[in-house]
Amino acid sequence: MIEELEAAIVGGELSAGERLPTEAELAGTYGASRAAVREAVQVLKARGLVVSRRGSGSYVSVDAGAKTLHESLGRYAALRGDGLAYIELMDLRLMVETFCVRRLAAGPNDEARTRVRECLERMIGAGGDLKRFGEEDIAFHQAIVEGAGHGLFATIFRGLLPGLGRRFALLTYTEAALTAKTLDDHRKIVGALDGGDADQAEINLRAHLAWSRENLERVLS
Amino acid sequence: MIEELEAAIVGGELSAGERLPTEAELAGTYGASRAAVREAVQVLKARGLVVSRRGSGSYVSVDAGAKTLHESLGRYAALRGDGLAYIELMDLRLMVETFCVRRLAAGPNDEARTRVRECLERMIGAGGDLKRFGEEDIAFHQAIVEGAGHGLFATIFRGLLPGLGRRFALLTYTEAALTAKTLDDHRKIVGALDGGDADQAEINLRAHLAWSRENLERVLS
DNA sequence: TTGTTTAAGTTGTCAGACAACTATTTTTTT
DNA sequence: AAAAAAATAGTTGTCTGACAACTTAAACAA
Repeated sequence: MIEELEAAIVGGELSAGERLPTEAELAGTYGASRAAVREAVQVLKARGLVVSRRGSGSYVSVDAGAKTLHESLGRYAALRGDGLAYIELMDLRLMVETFCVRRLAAGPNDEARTRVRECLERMIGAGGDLKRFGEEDIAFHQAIVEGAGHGLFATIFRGLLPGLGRRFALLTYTEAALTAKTLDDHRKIVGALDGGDADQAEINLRAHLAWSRENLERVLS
Repeated sequence: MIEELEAAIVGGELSAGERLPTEAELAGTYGASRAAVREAVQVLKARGLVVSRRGSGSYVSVDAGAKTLHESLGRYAALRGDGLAYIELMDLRLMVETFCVRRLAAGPNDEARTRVRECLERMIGAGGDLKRFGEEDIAFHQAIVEGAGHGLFATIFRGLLPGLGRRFALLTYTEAALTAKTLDDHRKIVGALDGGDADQAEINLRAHLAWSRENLERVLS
């Protein structure tokens, strides 16, 4: 039953936002009890394919699937249990970001580059407020990824954020020297972006994240 | 209830393989009916955190989480609906594989390199059997990824396989010239691997996948 | 000791009922 | 006639009780 319903959704037979048959109807269709139908629908909800509204019905999710993808990425490190998992997530982040910064530097999207620059300015404006500084730091990196216009990588990055950002932002910004270097690194990245130099943008971002990764490894060891 | 149980699992309070309380006990603990408990457990099963055995009980999954990660990757393209999603998955694949081939070439794992070589030999042995050739082609790439010893990337790659491999293997091997080039590309990759030349291995693999990506774009347009 | 049977325990499923809420239709009021 | 209110039917969320299918461990027999 689960597979049939999923196939109908994935195959486009039931399009986004459309209402599913009622639980009673599904029970009749599949010759099962309502309890069994509910458990099946519960699985589809857990997979991010369906949302239910009490009193109204169950509907095909509009952003079907994306939710579970980054939810499972977010769980990945915690489930693995070992610190190595965080390093691996950092590898993925580095790959995604370098790809996106290249595309952003080479592409025609001036608006997105402006958003990145604004994040940098807000970081400077944050001054000694470490919490805000950390948030703007994350926003800076996210602006790069979102600006590249790559749906999958944007989804992956959103899944990485809670696992990496929240977890280590506070650790890495406890010293003033670290914030200074972070700002400097970001300035260099923006410089390369403004110049449209994809190679240099990648080099600068890679160096920044490699340094960030070293901090991470140091903390974990 | 779902969050409490998930927290207990993710937090290590319930370790892998351990048995959960029975549904009746959980119902008592949370003051809910057995039906409600079952729906909650169903969600945990869908998230890959729990497996149930009829007559025995429900247990914390041993490979908790990995399943849902590559399941959601597998669904990604189909849910997006547009052909662009496949291109994006190909981007991810290229990143993962180039990373892994570098690590495999530079690392000490002779055993893994031998497995890759064996895959190449089986491809040669497949001769005109296009189905077997395609399977061995996938096995070749998987051997590279698995050999790199990167848990996250291996998981991601396993999620990519059904979406990309099965979908396009048949299309790209219909002509003899394509199989010849594929074999030649793979030979070059193995050569670089044997020589321990990470740079060259990456270049060769990147060229191979870029060509493969062009075929994909040609098919999709 | 070894194999079989029995018993208790657990998940999977069903049926029926009611509460909480939504959406529509009907009625009442202005 | 228009707007507000109330009644009505429909749907999901939850509870209760029961039974089937299966597992596990204990009791028993050879």
